[in-house]
Amino acid sequence: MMAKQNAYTMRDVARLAGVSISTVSAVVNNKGIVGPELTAAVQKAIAAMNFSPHAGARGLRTGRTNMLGLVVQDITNPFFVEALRGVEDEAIQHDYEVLVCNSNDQADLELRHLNALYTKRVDGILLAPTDSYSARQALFTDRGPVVFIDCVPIKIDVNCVVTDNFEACYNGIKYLAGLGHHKIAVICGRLIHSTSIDRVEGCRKALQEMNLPIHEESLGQGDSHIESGYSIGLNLLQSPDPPTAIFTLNNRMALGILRALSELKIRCPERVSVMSFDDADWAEVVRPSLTTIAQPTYEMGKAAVDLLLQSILSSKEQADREPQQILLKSTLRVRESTAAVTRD
Amino acid sequence: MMAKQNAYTMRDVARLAGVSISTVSAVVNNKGIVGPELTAAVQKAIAAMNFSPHAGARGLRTGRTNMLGLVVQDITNPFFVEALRGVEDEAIQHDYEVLVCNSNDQADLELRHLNALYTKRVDGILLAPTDSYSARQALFTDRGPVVFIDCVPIKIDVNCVVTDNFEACYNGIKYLAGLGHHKIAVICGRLIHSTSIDRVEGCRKALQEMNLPIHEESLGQGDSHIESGYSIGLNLLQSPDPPTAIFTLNNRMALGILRALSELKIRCPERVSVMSFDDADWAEVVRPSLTTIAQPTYEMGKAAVDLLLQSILSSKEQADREPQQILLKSTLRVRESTAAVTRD
DNA sequence: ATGCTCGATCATATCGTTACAATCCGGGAG
DNA sequence: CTCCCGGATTGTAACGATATGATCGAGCAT
Repeated sequence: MMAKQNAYTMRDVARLAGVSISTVSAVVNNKGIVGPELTAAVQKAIAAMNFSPHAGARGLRTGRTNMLGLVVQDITNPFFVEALRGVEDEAIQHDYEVLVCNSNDQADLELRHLNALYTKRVDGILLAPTDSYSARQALFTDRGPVVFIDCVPIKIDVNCVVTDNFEACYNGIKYLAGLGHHKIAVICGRLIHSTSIDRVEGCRKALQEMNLPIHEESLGQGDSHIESGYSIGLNLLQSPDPPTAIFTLNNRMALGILRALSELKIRCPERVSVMSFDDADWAEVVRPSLTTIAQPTYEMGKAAVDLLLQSILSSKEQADREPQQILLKSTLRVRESTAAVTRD
Repeated sequence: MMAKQNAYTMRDVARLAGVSISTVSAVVNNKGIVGPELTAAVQKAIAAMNFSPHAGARGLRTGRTNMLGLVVQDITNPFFVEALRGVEDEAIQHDYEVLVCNSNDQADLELRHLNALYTKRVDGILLAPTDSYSARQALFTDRGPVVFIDCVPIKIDVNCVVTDNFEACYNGIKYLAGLGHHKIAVICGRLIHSTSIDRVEGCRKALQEMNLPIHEESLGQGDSHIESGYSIGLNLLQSPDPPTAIFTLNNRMALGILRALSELKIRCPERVSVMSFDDADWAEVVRPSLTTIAQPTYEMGKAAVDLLLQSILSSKEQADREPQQILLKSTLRVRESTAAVTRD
């Protein structure tokens, strides 16, 4: 029906409004230097043609894209979705948009995403790294500001926003021990992330201080999905000397534990207490409702964007400043799944 | 320390490799017309400078960006996350990238996202519309191909990929009725989405055929979040003549129902059966595990991308083809939360 | 009148890439 | 020897926006 219709450009708008391209540009960018009648004429023309500026061309000229990249380990994890919401809300408030990339726990995909983001010339990147190598890559090749979120590449000073995982777990274990639990199993994901490492360290410290043993064998087994929580739970609960409390360092593994418990008809919290890291909307709905350590996830996303924007601004003036680390506090949400140990 | 360092361009690469810019371009784009030794020289230079082409400039010249936009109603709904995964996987396979936008159930935000995507000149848009108005806007202003996903603007023929909501619910009700339930309550979200409307119609048809009444008062109340399921559940279960089966048309509202049940100490499925639309990872872990109607969500994302790409290609040749509707089948997953009605 | 200032408007170079036409060169046919 | 062909390489004009300096008047002091 209609011929190949290319989008209108400023040239077209200028022609229709009877002004120069520069004037159109000034109006579009609210420079405030164009007289009222010309402004009106231009706006009318813009509306009539449904004109919208070509972001690529603009970015080419200005060197900025007003886009941020967000790379997360696993978008099916509600934790990252909540962080994403914080990121988007804060970004949109500063007139930035967010390119969301899911690396799906695969290092090669993560690297691919990072390269793609660079090619798009995003103004900055928020990275929850799956892989320490691509994280370093992202940092050291001078491709613009990066802020790490949730998880930090080991032994490098970087801009980051994380929760105090060590303290959170330290307090968590103290809480369980305070309920009288002496046999506490800690289940965590792969020990390649700073997140897991810090959490385990927090547990270890607390256990040591109270002279309690740590179930070493169940430590590095999980992969943060339901199934691994389930199978580890089965093993643990059917062992000759089962723990009286289980602390999973991730919320979905806790679901697996609950499933294992109900399958083995072991009552919770009467025989075994369960506590998990990360809150989720189902945590207080599930029976028994789940005691969790909740991170301020949404705020984490917001804070990360603030830090990144700050970093973008300052990187134009002074190339390198001290990397800034923002440490957020978590809170213990006690619900039904944890209780004092019963002597029998 | 170091001065403001601008990224390298093809010009720089060409200079270092001792060739022309055109040659660099040909190598970068694998045109296969450059001799082996020059190709090697260029690649070496590219690697040395860590060169990456400027996507904005490329898009400006070629008129394509290799980006797709995905706009979803609510990213905290696992349903959309699963669709997103399908979209990303399929897109990446065709060398496209995906710009994810969350409209957070807000029409104005959705419109803003659509405009932003257009300004970015994405090659096509996947839209799970919150608002029928911006959906029309997206369609009629000739801003490139759009494929609707999950939910369709009412009374317009469009490219879309949806599940057969009518049939799914029709079968769902027949299943419940087959278990002996005569008092079935249907809880659904706001009746502004084609999704909800079709589902309710399916329920209505089945109920009519079996001469069963439909609880009109609980129909249009929900908002698809846990809380609304919870409060509607409380009302329903404490009413003088409570239903023996509850069918929620969304998975998170089902969580709310379960919570209401356990709070009122009403046993499920002994006294009340619960069934929900949409599967989720927690559905089979929760006790009682939840009977659901599962949509092929991941495949939906994939199919939508395929349709969109096809639409992008053909839109260059023939401006308008018949809009294509892809209808997917859902499957009933029977679990513990539904059982035959008990006579007492 | 003349020159000056200042605000509004305009003309044009430029950003980094690709498309296309032009060029170059070696080798085979006449 | 000349001509021509075709593959490899190059030069240059776009793409659509913004930044910058030029231009143009009107108003005002001299």
